[in-house]
Amino acid sequence: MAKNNDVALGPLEDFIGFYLRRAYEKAFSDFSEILGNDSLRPGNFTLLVLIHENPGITQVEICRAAGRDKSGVTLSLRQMEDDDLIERIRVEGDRRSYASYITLKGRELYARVLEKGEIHKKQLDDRIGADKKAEMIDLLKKLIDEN
Amino acid sequence: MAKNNDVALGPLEDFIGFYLRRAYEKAFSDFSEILGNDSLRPGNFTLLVLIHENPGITQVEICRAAGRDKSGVTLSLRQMEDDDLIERIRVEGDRRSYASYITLKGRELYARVLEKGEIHKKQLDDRIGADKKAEMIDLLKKLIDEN
DNA sequence: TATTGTTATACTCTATAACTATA
DNA sequence: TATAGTTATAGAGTATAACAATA
Repeated sequence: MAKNNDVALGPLEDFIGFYLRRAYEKAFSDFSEILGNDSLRPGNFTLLVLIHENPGITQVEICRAAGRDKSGVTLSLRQMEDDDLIERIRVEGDRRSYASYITLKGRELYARVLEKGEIHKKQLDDRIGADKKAEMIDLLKKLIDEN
Repeated sequence: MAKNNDVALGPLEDFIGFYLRRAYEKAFSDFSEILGNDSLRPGNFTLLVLIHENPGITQVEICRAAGRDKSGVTLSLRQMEDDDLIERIRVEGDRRSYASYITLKGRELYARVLEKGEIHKKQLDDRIGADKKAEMIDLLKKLIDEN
């Protein structure tokens, strides 16, 4: 009862945050390792996907979709722009905004990291059981959703 | 299809790590807010619980149970010792080890933060549905377990 | 006045590696 | 040689707040 390697977890036993932290860190470091030195970190992977999937997306839209603050997104995007993975173009009609597009070099990297992403997905699927995946995501979404 | 606030998520749509990061951050910041300035952060909450539940636990055992490296645990424990929440006593028979115990002041704080922990648990339960909680934890454990 | 994006700054949590002391 | 714990250092990811340009 309430044991883990002979250590009692007490109220931690059903503390979701306790497991969430460890699962996040493990998934994150596993994916980092798979990505290796492919000039992209997990956080920038998310941004690259969003730009690939939504050509012309603005930075505030990226922030909202990625769940990150604009200050950090700005830095990440500039880094990706310096690496020639994306380009940012002023939006006609609202000159405050920048529209982001993936470049040819970005597409090449995207193809590679997407493959690595699929490997990572498969590893996680194997861990939780492919049939449980949809429910897992559904549960995580419920934790995330703003109310 | 693959939409979130009109932004297409593409391969992120079923990328567990993507949701895991956001769920972790939200749970973490929510709990931080509930704890307030009660001289304890979520990470130290975990350590305090482990010491409360396992009087005399050594630091390597804490590391293993909490899933953290000893370098950070050392710093956290010293801080908690400075705050008079715990005390560390050399283990008779193996003078390399320290046994940690919760102090009277630690117990008082523990009672308060445990109550806050229960509030937090209830909030998460409401989000995912109390009946889904066991499965959620089970799934998270599968992501964590070493193989 | 509000919004987009930038910048400077700093915080939190965490790990790596070299170290001491003990075993 | 190996383990328990300490320390210095650094890294990743993130946010807050003040700002300029534009709406």
